[in-house]
Amino acid sequence: MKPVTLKEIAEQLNISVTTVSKALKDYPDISKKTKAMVKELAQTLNYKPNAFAVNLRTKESKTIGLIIPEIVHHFFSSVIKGIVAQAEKKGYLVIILQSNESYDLEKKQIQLLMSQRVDGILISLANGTAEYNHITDVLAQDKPLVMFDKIAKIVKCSKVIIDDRKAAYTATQHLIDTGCKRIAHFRGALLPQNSIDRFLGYKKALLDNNMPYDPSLVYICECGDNSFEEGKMNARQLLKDHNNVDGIFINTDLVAIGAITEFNEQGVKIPEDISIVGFSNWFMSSVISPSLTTIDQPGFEMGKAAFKQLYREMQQVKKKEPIVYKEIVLETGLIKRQSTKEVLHKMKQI
Amino acid sequence: MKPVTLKEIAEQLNISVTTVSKALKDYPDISKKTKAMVKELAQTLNYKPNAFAVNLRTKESKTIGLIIPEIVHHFFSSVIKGIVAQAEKKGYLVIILQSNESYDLEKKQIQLLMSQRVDGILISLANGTAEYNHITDVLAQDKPLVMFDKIAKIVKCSKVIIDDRKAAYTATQHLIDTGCKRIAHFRGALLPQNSIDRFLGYKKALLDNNMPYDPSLVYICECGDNSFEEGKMNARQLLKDHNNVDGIFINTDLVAIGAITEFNEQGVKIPEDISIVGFSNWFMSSVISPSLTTIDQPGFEMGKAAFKQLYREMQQVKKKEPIVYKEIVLETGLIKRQSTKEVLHKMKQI
DNA sequence: GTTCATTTCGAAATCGTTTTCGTTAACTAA
DNA sequence: TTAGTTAACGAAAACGATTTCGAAATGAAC
Repeated sequence: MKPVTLKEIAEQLNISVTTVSKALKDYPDISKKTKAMVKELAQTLNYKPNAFAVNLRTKESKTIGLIIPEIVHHFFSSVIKGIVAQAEKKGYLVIILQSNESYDLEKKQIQLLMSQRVDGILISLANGTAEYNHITDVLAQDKPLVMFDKIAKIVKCSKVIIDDRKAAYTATQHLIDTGCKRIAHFRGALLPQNSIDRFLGYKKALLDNNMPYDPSLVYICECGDNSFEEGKMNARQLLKDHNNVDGIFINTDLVAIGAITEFNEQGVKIPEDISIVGFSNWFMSSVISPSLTTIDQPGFEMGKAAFKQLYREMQQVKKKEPIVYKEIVLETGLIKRQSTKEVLHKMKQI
Repeated sequence: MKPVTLKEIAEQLNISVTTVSKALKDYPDISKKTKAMVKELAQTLNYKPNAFAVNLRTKESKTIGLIIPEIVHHFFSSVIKGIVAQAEKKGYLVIILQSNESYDLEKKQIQLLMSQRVDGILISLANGTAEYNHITDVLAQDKPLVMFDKIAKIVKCSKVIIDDRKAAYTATQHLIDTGCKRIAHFRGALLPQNSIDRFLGYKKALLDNNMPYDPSLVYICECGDNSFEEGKMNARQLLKDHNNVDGIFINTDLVAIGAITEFNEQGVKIPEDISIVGFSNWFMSSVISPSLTTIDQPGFEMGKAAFKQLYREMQQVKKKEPIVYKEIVLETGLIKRQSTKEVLHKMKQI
């Protein structure tokens, strides 16, 4: 009933616990006969080392912590999948915590993971997080920690991100290339780095193309929950405020889908009247009508890369080497669909 | 740098480790003065008990394992969220493993969780699982385990499910109530219990309404991955095979959305020509055009209920009581949207 | 002053492994 | 024979916390 221990194996074989332990781990000072004997009995008794005891001695838990703002989210669940898959390959278990975009919760969860003695932490910051002592505390203890997606540039640690600015630039450029003259931007919440960078990319694309940047065309959402409703609201507001906008670059696909729905309901034609580019390439973006041109954000790959970097750092700690931080930038791509027009080749050539 | 231990606190205070431990846990045989002293120092030193040491003694890990077939899935990620939220309330951590619908992997992961000495296991079975020794082994060791969603009826343990049969019956009945005369069914893979039950509900609804059951109207997919493509394929095939089908009950929303897309492309009008009911109530079902009538499958609640039952069992084990298994059936609802017609009240009254 | 109860603390065992450092016995070389 | 190797095993000390069982000190009761 109760799990088998080394002691029980030792007693049955009339040898010491030490010998059993060494035999199972193929120490050179144990005879082949004894090893065979021990291994066989361990096998038949279905012996599994008690992870606690091992961890207590070795100070390795073979476990990492993962904190994300929101689990029910296509992008984040892809990231989880990437992390879990990669971790399993290396024999690591993943403990998942959800911060619900709350700084307080995030802080508590970090504490929890530390007291659990996880070997490393993977985190995507909550929108509410503007102070980073809870993070730097971890780093100060030489505990590997890597941020992904929602990061804080100011904190010195490894990061896995996409180039939001560049991607946003690409998205906006595409609107320009397809003939849009007056381009709005739904930027979501004010604070998160992604939101800022995407906004900057949008702005830069405008200026590089000698188009005026008009702040009244940038829609910020105090709530900042990147919801379907947010998209509808913003779209409704935009129609009230302006009548000559012909393109929108939207922070997130879900918001974009909200906007599309609103435009559809109000009889605004996409892309004839207004072109739209989203961000993330959620599955449903290909399914909605009209399908949504968007930026592909590789969640699975990000999860993989984040774990790989964390693993590297964990190895460094093991070897008592100094941790070397890396910033990994993943490639994104523009996925052209029906919500934007064809590129005007002639225009570009002229 | 290194985490603080009881011993260090004891040394600084010139008292024994025992006293420190007791003081922190409010044992009655420690004076108030000492308690205050200890607690204060522990606070300033930011002492966190070493989870391994505690677990080794108490034989409780305050950790549960969760095995799911697929993380990137709206329903399952909702379940995860429900579990994680509830577990956190009770001070439990969740280790997530993904079986990728593979029996072999699932088996290994169970072993892994057992050697990690998790206090309990939550599992949704892989499609590939047809043998249950790995599960009954766990149960035999009096380790709490509860199945959810994809369960095996044959295994004696707690289960949290919805009444697939009843829900499918409701869905089919709704098609009938809205005037459909010839109703097809896309059932997905052959094996999973859900698939079977939904099929049976569909069939029973037909027979109860004196409508003929025609096996050629039931589309099985060998691949059984419940994909968008599967929906398109089935829809295409259906149009070839039959010209008088006016309603379809589809196993999963994603497949239904595939079908809708195909019908849209081929100019088949929904719901005028064909009415469709899906299953799951994924977010995108409300967003697609026409929006999809579907069965609401409460993922978050299922996760909550599953953890609650597991918690109950873990408490029973703690108190050395026998584990009492429960089968919890969650309510589902029919969400009426545009993919089905209005109910024909007159028809029903006659 | 003796006995008994109460308060407050600590020594030590324990959980299951790992690892260091001996110890024995057998064997080799001279 | 003796010294020096080598092979094979075990005792014991960790790891950090919990808990049992005493022990000392104090106070109360007579």
